[in-house]
Amino acid sequence: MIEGDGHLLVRRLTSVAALSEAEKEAVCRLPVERRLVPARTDIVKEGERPTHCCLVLKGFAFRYKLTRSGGRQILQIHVPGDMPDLQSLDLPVLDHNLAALTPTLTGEVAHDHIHELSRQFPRLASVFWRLNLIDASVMRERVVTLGQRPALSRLAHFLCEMFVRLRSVGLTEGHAMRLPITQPELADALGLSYVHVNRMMQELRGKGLIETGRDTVMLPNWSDLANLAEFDDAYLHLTPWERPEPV
Amino acid sequence: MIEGDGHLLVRRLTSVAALSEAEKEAVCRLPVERRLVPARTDIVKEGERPTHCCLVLKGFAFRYKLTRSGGRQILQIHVPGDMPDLQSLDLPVLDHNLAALTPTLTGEVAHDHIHELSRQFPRLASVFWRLNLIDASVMRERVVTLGQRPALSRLAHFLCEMFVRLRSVGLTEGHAMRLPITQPELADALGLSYVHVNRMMQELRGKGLIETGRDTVMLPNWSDLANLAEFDDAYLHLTPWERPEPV
DNA sequence: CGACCCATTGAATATAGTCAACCCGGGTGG
DNA sequence: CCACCCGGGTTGACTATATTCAATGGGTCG
Repeated sequence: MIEGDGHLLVRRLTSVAALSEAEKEAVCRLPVERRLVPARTDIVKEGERPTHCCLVLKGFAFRYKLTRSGGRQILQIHVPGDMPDLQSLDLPVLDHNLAALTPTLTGEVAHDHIHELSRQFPRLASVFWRLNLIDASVMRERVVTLGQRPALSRLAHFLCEMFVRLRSVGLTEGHAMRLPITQPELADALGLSYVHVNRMMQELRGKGLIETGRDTVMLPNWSDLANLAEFDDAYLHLTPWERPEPV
Repeated sequence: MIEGDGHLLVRRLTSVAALSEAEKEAVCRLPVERRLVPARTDIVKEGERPTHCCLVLKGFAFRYKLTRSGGRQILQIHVPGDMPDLQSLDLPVLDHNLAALTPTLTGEVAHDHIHELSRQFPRLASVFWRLNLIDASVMRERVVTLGQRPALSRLAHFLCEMFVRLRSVGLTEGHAMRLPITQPELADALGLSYVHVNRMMQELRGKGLIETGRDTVMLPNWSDLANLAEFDDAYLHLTPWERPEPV
């Protein structure tokens, strides 16, 4: 059962599709098993065949793949409300790892329960599908970013994306967001060296496009930042009512 | 109705899941409208809401996104048997473009027909889902390639992937495959300049890892090439019986 | 034949990576 | 309480990888 936090999943689902009251209640009644995962700890690993999906309730998680030559590519940062391994419902064997970035409270939801829910509420099934497809869309945009954009734009784009995603689940305050990620981790997400990430951060700060604090980032000049990043949130497929005008 | 070529879709489907005879026949009876698309022509564009899915029957297609600064990122090359915009079934508005790479024979399949088929054969529905999820998996691997691998490995990885995918639908002959893609196009797929792609091709040729002809590529030394590329086909999620030993 | 696109080459340049330090703050153990 | 350690952020100098620019040759197609 998801109380309180349950609204977060509902919030995430309604950010991509409209739900009826009955559907919202059914989602909140979903049985979840809470688990507190320490920072920098794997939640599920490549090659495993999970029987549960992981719902992020509190904290940040991330998915990554390792290369033989010792590299690590961070595929996606996950925020509360996300279900990072939703795909395991229909693609049994995991092709990447999921880990906690910060100490993270997860809710494990049994595949069976989701299937049951989907049977009762076919429209919910399609919302879950939609989440999977949006994840794929985000990955495509990531490909564009890594393939076509220079370092500074990559960083800017990442920050824009995180801000919009966090805002869509109500986790921003004005221009500020909590983003507890280190520069080495950012480097693995952006396909850059951490030294270079450091320099790009300084450049963004120098241009007045970001202000950073301990674990927080402020975007005081959204339009210039979004412009530099060539950011357009269409690929996040948010419903219009969850896309407030840029602050 | 798909005759002849229809086997290609069946072939693709069985490459990722087992099908019953009834299911195979139902797939072959799917009504498709054939269309011949000239090379370098858009099939569906970003922002559109297609009512049909595109099945590649003959030739090669590709999906791409343009950036404001004039860049083009090719997301994926599609081979016969692929359904590049399958996602439009549940994510109505397209977030990227689909075009023909060569003159391409496509089969348009109405969304309604696929939905009907999925209703009659629920297991087929999950196979179509699986295709979507595999596409997402491929995109993740693309992120790893662009983020972590140097130019030479990127090219090698791309060639390995194309070879395995073509082989899984029976479109290779020994170590050879037809791959009608120009170096500028390769550059847009790999996030490199075409000049550099040219140099990397020469380097692969010099090492004896590839031999190129007009529109064809031979991989005479699979193990060294796969090693250089750090290629592991797990992310393609092929069923074991469709993964012949590397030649 | 001429236009155009692709493949190829060389030289100059730019972007990003590597190496090697240093500082700082938080946490640990004495 | 303090010394120490460790990891993250920062800096400078050097290197490497990849891009840009510019030019050439070969095919194909009107």
